[in-house]
Amino acid sequence: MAVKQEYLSKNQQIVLNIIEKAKGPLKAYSILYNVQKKGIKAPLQVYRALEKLIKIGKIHKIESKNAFIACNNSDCEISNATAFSICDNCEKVKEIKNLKLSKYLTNFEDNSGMKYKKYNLEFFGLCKNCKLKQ
Amino acid sequence: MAVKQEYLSKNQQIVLNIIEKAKGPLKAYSILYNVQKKGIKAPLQVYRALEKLIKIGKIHKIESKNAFIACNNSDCEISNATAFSICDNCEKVKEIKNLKLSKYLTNFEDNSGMKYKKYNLEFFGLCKNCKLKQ
DNA sequence: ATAATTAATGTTATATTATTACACTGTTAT
DNA sequence: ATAACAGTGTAATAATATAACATTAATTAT
Repeated sequence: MAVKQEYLSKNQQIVLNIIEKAKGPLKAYSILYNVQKKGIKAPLQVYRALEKLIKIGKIHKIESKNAFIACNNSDCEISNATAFSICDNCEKVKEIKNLKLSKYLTNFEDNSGMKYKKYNLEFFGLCKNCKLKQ
Repeated sequence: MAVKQEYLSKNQQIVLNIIEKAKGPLKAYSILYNVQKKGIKAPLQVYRALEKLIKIGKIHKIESKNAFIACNNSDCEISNATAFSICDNCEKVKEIKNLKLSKYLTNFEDNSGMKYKKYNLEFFGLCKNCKLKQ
């Protein structure tokens, strides 16, 4: 399987680095504050980098949180099939890697005659840790 | 099956009415502009109504669009299991009613030990109409 | 029936998230 | 070398959402 070679620009690399180092999803303005020492000064610089990184599948947006997380799944260069588990208590987010699930959803067809190119699934609940503490 | 009786307040009813009449999802501020003649003056009044309506399952939030749509599924009073199809071209949104899908996802467990209470799934593609036009 | 509790309201201000517009730079392809 | 494209920098502003506070209405418990 050929891996598409992607060149990252300076800003894109800076933004990717901080997202990859983070333990969880980061918000755009939190990224901004954290990269100001690296010369990125304006929201738009961050948003432009995010847009590109999403497009090439290096990161994903957690829609319910308006936050961005590094892709943890070598399969999704294309980023067209994403699933996450989100803890309602500690807010921990994990990308779900499950071949059965992704096959099921990728091949899903309903009666609308629409063939889907992309999906995003967000599961909510309590993670193992938080379940014990309750 | 007992149906939970839900009393809606004035503002909640106003907001629900406009969402139910709409052909597609509405944004919060578009709702606001449309209900100002009914006495709702501030964003917060809209957001509070939306919050309640979501909680009781009368409407859903389309996370990828920050927009709100009436529930089209008598099964989801609880609103804990939602799936939508979204056309990338005309932006039409439809709630997916598919018992197999909802069973599959409600019972889904990955290896994290997390049992999910809620999910939201958004599919993207071209609807029948837009596919023909391309 | 009334006190306590909970849910909803109204209003102002402000926080947070994201985009438009415009001028410019560097790289790639012909 | 020039057109096409992707990226940059900057300022301004649009769009989305919440905090804080004072008040009123509805529900529940005793």
